Amino acid sequence: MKYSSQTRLLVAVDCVIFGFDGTDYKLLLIQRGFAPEKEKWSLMGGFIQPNESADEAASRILEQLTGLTEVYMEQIQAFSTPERDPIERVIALPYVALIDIEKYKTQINDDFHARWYNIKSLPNMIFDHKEMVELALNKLRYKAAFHPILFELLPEKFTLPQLQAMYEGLYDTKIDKRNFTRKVLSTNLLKKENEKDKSSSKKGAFYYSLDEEHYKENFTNIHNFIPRNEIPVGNE
Amino acid sequence: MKYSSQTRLLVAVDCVIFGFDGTDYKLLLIQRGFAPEKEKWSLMGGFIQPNESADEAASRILEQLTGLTEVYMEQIQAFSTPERDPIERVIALPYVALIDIEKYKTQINDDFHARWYNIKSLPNMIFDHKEMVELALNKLRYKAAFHPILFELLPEKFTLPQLQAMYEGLYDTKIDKRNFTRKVLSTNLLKKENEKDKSSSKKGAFYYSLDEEHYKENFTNIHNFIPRNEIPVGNE
DNA sequence: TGGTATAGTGTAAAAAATACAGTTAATAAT
DNA sequence: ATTATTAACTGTATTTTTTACACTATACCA
Repeated sequence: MKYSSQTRLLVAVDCVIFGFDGTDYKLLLIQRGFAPEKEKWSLMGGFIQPNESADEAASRILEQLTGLTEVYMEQIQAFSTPERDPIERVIALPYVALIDIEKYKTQINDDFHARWYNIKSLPNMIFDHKEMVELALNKLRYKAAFHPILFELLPEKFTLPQLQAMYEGLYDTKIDKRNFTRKVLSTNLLKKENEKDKSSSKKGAFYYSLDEEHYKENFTNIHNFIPRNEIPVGNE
Repeated sequence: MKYSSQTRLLVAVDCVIFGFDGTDYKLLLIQRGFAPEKEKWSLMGGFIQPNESADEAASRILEQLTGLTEVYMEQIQAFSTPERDPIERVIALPYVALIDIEKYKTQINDDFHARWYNIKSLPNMIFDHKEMVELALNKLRYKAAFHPILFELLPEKFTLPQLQAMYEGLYDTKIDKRNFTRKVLSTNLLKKENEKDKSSSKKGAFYYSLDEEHYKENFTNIHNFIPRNEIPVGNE
């Protein structure tokens, strides 16, 4: 028994993969290996296979490219206009992923000719991939203002100046150090380590790490990481 | 030229249609007319047709059932586990819709044996429709705390007590009248009318209406309609 | 005319957010 | 050894926002 009279469609997931290099946000793009728009830049994507869910497909595709698993990913809105892919109709389910750019370096898969692009100077991209990136960025900016998702981009140990730079990078703004520190520490998500990171100053900055227990419990809580007037007008 | 080797899948939209009757939130369900689970309760849904986007499909399906167009609708997360529909694999794109329950009454399509169910006592539903409803409710609770979406459920003219009842219903809580009024009016989204609604008290309550200009401009702004501790831990 | 039921209104206290600048620590240079 | 340098670190006063809380006003009805 089947829904026999109905039209079936291709369904793909596309991964909007962001990384942060300490100063700037980067987007991981690949060079499309086949026509149309061969060699133009594209999000890493792939069709959903018969035996997998969209989430599984997204993880699979992310792993193919980066070698990484257990990465923060979130589905964003489906793209479904009939003409979006000129070859054949494809419904796209985009996912945002945040990865620690350092971890990626060790596992890169060169088959795809991937490259990090600064989000401030993205190349032309195929189809509606640019829109997907905009949507993903918007969602990220909105969500990161209230939830500690950016912490996913950090290595195990990180400093408060690093964390602040991540927020400043995402919103392209300067944040007062004292106020930022106070807000972040008041969430109780962080544990102070005894060690210092000396790589960026003579004095050195203390390392912090996620207090895993509090982090998971309080992940969905509403925090306030950045000043109100920096939050983009968002709809998510 | 086609992506010939790939599997194509059915893609459906399902509409999670909420209404508010002045006291309670209701969900519009239909009795499924075909097997499996014939006559069990179901969200109104339908397959995406070759010539339409998911948004268009959702509008079409909503109109089929309710006769209503230009309704607030928003896509929520795709449901895609391979086994969710026992007949054949279907990717579902659920949409939340908010409709003015009074408007619906005049346009109801009886073909579908639709019924409003109080969200506090929902019947068993087919497949994963219950999960969709939970997700939709959660998203609604989260979003309505910051954005004036519930205003979509109101008739053209409404009173502050009515508006407050809508918020109290959604969060199942009591809100202080003075604080609520102050917050709502400070958004500048409302215009006070000279007329009163006498239907619910002897004194009568003044009507308000949306200040359309401010409403559209400020829709995406972040407001604060309900007390912090009533906002459900949400992730959207 | 008094009773009744809901609408409407203000203020003080607490909490949160903001604006703002000098001190500290470690290293490097002299 | 002293000094210079650079980024990390820290506190307070002010403003704004949020909360808690209770009495008066209005219109109808008996």
